[in-house]
Amino acid sequence: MSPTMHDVARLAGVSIKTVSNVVNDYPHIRESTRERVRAAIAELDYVPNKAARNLRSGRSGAISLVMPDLRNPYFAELADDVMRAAAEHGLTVLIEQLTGEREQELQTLHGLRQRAADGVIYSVLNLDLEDADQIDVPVPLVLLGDRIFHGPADHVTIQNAEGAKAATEHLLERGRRRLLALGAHEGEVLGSAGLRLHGYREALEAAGVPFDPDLVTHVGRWHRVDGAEAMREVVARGVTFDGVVAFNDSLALGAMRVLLDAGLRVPEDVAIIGFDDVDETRYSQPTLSTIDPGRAEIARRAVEVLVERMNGLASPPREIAAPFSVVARESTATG
Amino acid sequence: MSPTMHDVARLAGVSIKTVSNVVNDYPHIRESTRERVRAAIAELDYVPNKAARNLRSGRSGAISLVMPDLRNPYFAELADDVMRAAAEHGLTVLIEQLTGEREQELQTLHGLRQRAADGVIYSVLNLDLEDADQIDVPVPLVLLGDRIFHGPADHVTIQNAEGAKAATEHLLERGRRRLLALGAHEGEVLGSAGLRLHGYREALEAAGVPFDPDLVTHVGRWHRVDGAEAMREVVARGVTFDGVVAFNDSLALGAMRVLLDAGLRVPEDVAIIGFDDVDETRYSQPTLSTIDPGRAEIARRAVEVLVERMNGLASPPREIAAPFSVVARESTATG
DNA sequence: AGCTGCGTTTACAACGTTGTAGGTAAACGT
DNA sequence: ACGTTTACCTACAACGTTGTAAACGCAGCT
Repeated sequence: MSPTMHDVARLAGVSIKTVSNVVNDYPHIRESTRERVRAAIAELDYVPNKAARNLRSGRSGAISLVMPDLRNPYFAELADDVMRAAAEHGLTVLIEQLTGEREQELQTLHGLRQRAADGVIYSVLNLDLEDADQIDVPVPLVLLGDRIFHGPADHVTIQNAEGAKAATEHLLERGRRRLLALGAHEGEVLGSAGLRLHGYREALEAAGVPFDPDLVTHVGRWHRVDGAEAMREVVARGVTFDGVVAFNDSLALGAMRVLLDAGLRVPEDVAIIGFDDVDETRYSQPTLSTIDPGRAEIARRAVEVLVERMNGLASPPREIAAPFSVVARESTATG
Repeated sequence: MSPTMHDVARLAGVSIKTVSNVVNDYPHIRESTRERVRAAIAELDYVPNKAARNLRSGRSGAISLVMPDLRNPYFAELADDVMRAAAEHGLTVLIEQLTGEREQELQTLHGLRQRAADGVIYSVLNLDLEDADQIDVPVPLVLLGDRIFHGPADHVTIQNAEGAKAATEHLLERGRRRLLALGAHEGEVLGSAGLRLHGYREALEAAGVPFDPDLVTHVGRWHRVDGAEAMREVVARGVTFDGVVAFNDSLALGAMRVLLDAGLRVPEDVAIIGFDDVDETRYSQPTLSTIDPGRAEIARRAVEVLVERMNGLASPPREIAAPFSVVARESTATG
């Protein structure tokens, strides 16, 4: 059995509360006492019991990070960023994956109610408004990702529309006019897909390039296979285009593979730009231009805001937009 | 404040212990009582307090997964596998990353002593023997990855040497004779790099192909950049080879990029095989042959073994080797 | 000498749950 | 009819910590 505060107290010849005070850096302790207790702690190799501390203080020192899929490099990198940011506040991160199955999803959300975490960072992929009400957790909540109008909680958002617009402009500036929008979701308006499509259309409009519905390709998910499949279908259909605005990097990488297979050159015949700036875009062949959505900054701010709420800050929900930037690489280089 | 068992008990008109019994599916409860309690739980929306339960029972329902780096797709996928396996046992997973800094590493290991988790799965990348003693946690421990001779704990191992040998044989069978070993670590014997190099040499020897030290390339880490850099250096040196045994997929993908840039065709001029079977190998251009180290199986067994230990099983440490297989794709296809 | 205030330490009671031991009533065996 | 088992339920204590309130000794002041 591990030693407890009682053991330390007995060895140091003080009360158990004094040990507690030393452990928690209570200021008014005589230096000699503090040292005696420290010595006893070291001798017994005492470590405070988390469960007891949690029970008594009502805090667990952990936050939940709810996200769709760790296999998706974007989310894996985001998880890493969040964990690093959390560590700076002395917090542990519990990662919860949403597999997309309704049943499992509700169970996860219910699990959040078990007070296992002091706060929740919820990275939504496709959250429609009715679901937003479902997120009724008894702890502070920060949303991450797509913008929701008048969300019920703090929200650190990716600038989806603005980023996609910048991506599209990037191609337009390089003289491309027939731009494929890769990764739309049928009928979606508020999710990443809807917003990025919106940014794409805005850029076209601003440049006076007519919008062609034939150039919008719909996909199921945003994995590499989906990008590859969609591109295969487009090529088979005989649609002509000289640029691709992919709604994320995986789609872009999958599509690029198919383009190259089909004998098209990137960027000479088709320029292509992704979205997310995952690590891999730096190593693909050719390297992939993309939008850096400010992922590390997003994680940092999200944890910051969450910690503020956990410390009792009461103010109207804030919406924080992370800065994004265009990363130009080979896939959109000019001859 | 959340409702407690007391509130439920009062509402249902039973003792608090009876509520506890209902919650924990104790068999001897009258059906009518059980239903009354259930109704009260539903009405109050009662959820058991984890911290209290942990304190009383001494179990947290969580296990720690210690691993080097979530940005590395192999480990991200492994983490996902472990989380899924753990979920089947009703366990939560706390992911701890080792950044490679000595200071942080020791702090992490010390953190494990805080009894936050009921067990630890430790995925070692480069664990030398003196470090092995450091892992002195008060909970069951399962090691994952490289084989350590006479390790102090259960160990689910990747068949490093055997896998690398199979990879090498795969190339030899296709008539390749000048095989580059990509990813060795200077002087290492027991880690993944050492074992995979050993497997490579065994295969050569078995086939009667002389070993050429010039064909062994050393790298720092196993990221894509390292593979690219090493390959650039090899090409610049003018070494000739017709096959590459990369010690992991990232190295292979980085190296392949450089080969293609240098005007070499894969697999016609150079066949290349990786190790790990990360998702990406299915989408690279060309698709990458690799060794599937049985990652999902590793995760499943590791959790299984850990749960057994957590349930008090006392027996000598076991060593379990996961089955591996060669996955043949385009990068080693025969003309 | 007595009062006040400060720094330091302590006793005690919680936090919400579960294990133990025991108690009551009905069912059973003789 | 009487002990004995069985099914069901309960009281109480404990897990290891921290918040509260109070006590202690000692200085400085009247």
